[in-house]
Amino acid sequence: MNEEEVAGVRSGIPAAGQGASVTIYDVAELAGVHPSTVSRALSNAGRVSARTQKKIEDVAAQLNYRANPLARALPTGRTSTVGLIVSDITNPAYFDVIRGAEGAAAVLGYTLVLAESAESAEKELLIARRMLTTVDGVILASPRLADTEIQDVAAKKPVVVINREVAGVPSVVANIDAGVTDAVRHLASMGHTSLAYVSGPDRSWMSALRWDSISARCEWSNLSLTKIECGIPTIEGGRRAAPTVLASNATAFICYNDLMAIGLMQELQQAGVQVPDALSIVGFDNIFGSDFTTPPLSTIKSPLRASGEAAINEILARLGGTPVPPGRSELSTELVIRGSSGRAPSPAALAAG
Amino acid sequence: MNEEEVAGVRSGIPAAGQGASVTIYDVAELAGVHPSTVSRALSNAGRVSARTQKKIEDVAAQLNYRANPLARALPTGRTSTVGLIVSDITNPAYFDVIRGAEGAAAVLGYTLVLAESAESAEKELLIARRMLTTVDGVILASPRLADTEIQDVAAKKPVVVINREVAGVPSVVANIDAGVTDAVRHLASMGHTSLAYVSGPDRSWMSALRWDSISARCEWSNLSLTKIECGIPTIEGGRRAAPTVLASNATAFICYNDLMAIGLMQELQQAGVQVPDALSIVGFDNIFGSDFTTPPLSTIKSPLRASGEAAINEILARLGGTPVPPGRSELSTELVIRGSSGRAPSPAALAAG
DNA sequence: TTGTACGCGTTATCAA
DNA sequence: TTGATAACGCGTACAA
Repeated sequence: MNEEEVAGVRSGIPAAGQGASVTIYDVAELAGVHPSTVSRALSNAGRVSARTQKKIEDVAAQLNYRANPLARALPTGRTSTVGLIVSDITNPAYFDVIRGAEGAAAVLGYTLVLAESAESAEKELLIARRMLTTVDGVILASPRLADTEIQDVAAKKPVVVINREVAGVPSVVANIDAGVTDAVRHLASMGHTSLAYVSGPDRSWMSALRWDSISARCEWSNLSLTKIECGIPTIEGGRRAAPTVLASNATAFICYNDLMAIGLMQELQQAGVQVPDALSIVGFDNIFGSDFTTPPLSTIKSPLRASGEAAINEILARLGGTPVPPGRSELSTELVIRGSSGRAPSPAALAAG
Repeated sequence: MNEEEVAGVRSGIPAAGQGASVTIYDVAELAGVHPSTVSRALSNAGRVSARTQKKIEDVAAQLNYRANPLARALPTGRTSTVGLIVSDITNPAYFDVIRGAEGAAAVLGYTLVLAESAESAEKELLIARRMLTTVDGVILASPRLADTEIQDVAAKKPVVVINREVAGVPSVVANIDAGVTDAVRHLASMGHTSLAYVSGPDRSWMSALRWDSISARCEWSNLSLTKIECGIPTIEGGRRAAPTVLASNATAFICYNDLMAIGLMQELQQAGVQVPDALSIVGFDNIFGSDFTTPPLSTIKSPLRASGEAAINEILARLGGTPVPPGRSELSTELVIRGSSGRAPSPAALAAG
């Protein structure tokens, strides 16, 4: 009765038709040469006559020979693979990084191995170590690891960190100041004199950097700036920051990231606060969907995708083979003014300045 | 002068301190046994005395021994790795699938290898073949491949397809009808009598399925239904569909996915059309940000993340070792009513029904 | 219970 | 230029 069903299911069994794949031995036999000659012919290094070269290539094509990456990796140690470890795969900002990395890797014939550390430094180290034997290099996106741990990992295989700076380890971090300068100037020009930064995770290198940059800029522009500790870089985190935001006397807020900005805006609006009439909100990153909100979010756009690409190119350049892309595009941030930022509420504030 | 700098840079060179990793030979020597005994002791199978077992484990721990996955993979063919191929990494819907897969894989000690086929069937086949030697199984998310090609791949290693049905190949596809039924009922209850489906890519199996489901439901409910061919499953595609949507005489539109729904809504609003007053829009998937729009998007929620998890579990189950999760949760869709769907514009429509 | 020997598919180092 | 041979690190029959 249900024989067919069973048959249908059975066709999915694992070891079905593994079909011993063709090896250099098969090619060698059919070409009438020694396997090692086949290896040489099919590898780049060519200490082999043009004639046998051709012969071997023909036979290989005919047999549809594909080198076994695993077997090749064992003696050489090279796997044509790079690992990408993100601290929180839940954050849309990383999506673009992943995209960029996957794309750039694919172009150069590399494959991406993806893993998440779930914000745990311990887990991150474990994963990194485990990967080390399997990949040619690893990219750490906003790692939670200590500098020494990262240097430790970098001592064994090429490592590139994104959004972090570690002595002796190549890193990809966009120029924050460009976007921040424009953002602060924008806010100032709208009459805001008192700003606040809604911070990200305490241990986040990037959150500290953003604070420093904003801080420097405000000092320069003679604006008052306070920090609102939040620590949770999510929509929920943004919502939780709302009371503190309302209690503060700042009129413009720059959030550690768009997620927080969106959450904050949602909570504020739900409480009847008008954005940007009552207060202005600026996010960071320009993630997917940040222009869907009402009002659309003003944000300091980060070159997320380009960062992923740059990290891959950096890694691959260190791997030797591929030439370093010359115009290593200066990664920079850029202010995107949308609807969540506007004029400061009370003209009195101007006078106070 | 810049010696330090040079030193700093040099610390990033590839082969630096590769430090021949410890092997079973090292452990064997220190433990005073034969390497093969170490292998047996450290593998699960234990034909070894409790005493030497302990001894070996101690030495292994002391030496911080880690089995080389590559070397292990060569004889066994198992890599503790599964590949995930998505057709378009640009689509946020896949993010959740990736998340789910990565998470479920990590829990069971597997690592995810990610690749994108860029909507190209040819590329997809190439990638799948290439992966085949490197991974234990592969997940195809909304593949563009022909059935026979998929079956071909599935003949060599376990394959699970998401959002597609292929004879003999296990697949993960949520129950569309549940959500569609509710959506159509919802729309009908709001007085809509003439619906339209804004379709996805022509060759998309899922777009066809959604059309069929909606079609069946409308027939059952005695509602008129037309299809608006669009083909581009992106925000831009949705925008392009706007003129056709306006030209149609339907009052409610179900889009192939949220991206299209959002684009359509944007374009419509830009043209001064009120949503949902003039017409209702329902999306599909409930992607991140679909609730950020104004009005927030009504949508038929797909269990994206759960699909990724289910696919991994399915694959791993076929790999033997891990037990099949018993309560293989019935993946289902669910209507999420938000603001983009409302009453039909003209009461006359009700009378006409 | 433990040791021996060989194979996995490829690269790399020698000789020839 | 080509062929023989030894790794690479581990699993696994088979023998002891």
